[in-house]
Amino acid sequence: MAIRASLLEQIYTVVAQVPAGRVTTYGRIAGMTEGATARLVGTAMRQLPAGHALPWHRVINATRRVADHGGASEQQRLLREEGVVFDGAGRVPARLLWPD
DNA sequence: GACGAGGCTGCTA
DNA sequence: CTAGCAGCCTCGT
Repeated sequence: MAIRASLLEQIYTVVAQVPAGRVTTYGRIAGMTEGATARLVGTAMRQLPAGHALPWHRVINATRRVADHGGASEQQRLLREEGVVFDGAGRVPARLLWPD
């Protein structure tokens, strides 16, 4: 399951630029790359290498909720540690989306 | 070459 | 609010 290196590189670059305490969506990342799609970004996050230093937890879906996957609970925990807040519906305020 | 399956999205009902 | 559906890109069978 390897994504083309060129796309992986762009996805990594974009994700690495998300500031702490902010989040972005798969679709936004896909839009900042050339050829990637939201689906592909999700796949890229899924198969991250063990020693990665990527803030994958700052990537959420278009409904501003944490995607339903194996590490969802940990993802929310990490985000809250950075000061990201969740409303009653478990969603992140639009003002925390990056870029603005 | 076909098919199914993914941390998705936007539209329509 | 939920459900269904067609696009989207890549990989393993």
